[in-house]
Amino acid sequence: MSPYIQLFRRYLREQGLPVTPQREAVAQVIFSSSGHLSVEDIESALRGTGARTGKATIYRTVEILVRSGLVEEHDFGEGFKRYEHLFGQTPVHEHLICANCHHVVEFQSPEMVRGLEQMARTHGFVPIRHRLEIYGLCGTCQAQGVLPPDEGLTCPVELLA
Amino acid sequence: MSPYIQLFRRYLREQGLPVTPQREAVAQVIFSSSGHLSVEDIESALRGTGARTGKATIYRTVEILVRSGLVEEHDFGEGFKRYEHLFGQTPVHEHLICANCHHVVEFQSPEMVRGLEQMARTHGFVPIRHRLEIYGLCGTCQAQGVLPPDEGLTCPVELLA
DNA sequence: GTAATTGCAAAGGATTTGCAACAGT
DNA sequence: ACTGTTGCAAATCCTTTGCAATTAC
Repeated sequence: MSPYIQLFRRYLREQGLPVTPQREAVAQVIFSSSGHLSVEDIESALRGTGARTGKATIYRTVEILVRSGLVEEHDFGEGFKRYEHLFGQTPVHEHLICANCHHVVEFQSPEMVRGLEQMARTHGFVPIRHRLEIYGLCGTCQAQGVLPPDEGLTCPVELLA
Repeated sequence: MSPYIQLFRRYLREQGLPVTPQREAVAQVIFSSSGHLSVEDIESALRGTGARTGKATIYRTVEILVRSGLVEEHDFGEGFKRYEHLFGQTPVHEHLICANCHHVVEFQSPEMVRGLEQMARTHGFVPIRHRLEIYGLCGTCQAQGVLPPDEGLTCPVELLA
């Protein structure tokens, strides 16, 4: 059992919210995984442990976890969200996603983060958060001969504008 | 009427697809707007012109427009997609989005793009596309006293890990 | 003419919400 | 005790799909 559950309990108390077994179970699943879990992933992991937690409760709990700052929500364009805990890794990190097999690699780039925060300020914005995702073909898919998608019009727009 | 419709017609012919008034109408709406349109935006714009185009046709047409490379699809995390034509602007550009009023500012950063493509290759990926969005508070919202969202736990994770 | 598109309505998938029963504090 | 949570099912929202009528080529 992850020691980080303590942090979640503390957050709940700070907010005056009840600490329930369902909330702890959902947090437990996310804290114990090193990946990016969908609500469905969380649900089946919970079923595996014998706990029966309603899907609605999972949705309500991940919302709290995200607000607490312990978990990050991602949308990799698959039509649903994924959740990742922020322990044992750089709090700020970016994602490299295989467009074919959806394998995810994380990396950090402080210079890039500095650059984009500067860019925000240049335009009068106060930066809050960002989303930096690179989609490409991972080594494995390249080796299997998967090709990048079609490029569209044969003649680039620039030449005709 | 936008002259860029020609490009779309050409793409359709190249692909052996029929050029229909509905497809031209949808393209027309997107090509005539400088913003980021949702399917609902497109639908109401079409209603305004008297044309009655089914929502399904709009979805089917934007899909083709995206494939053609004339239009880009965006997901700003609002729960639905937005579409933007790529004329009269740098084909590759990033978005700065107000977390409060959803105002969007576009900017380009060739250095950053170079940097992230390099980053992909460093990890064995062949870069295909990326998504770089900065969320923050725009000048107007700052002036109205809107504050950034709560930060979660009072004590940062790093100090307890 | 033939094959593809259109429009409508139904289906689909993820997420949310209403509400009665129940559990934390 | 009081307030907030849980779980279920119904509802919602965006998007996709089946199919008969229609249109482009």
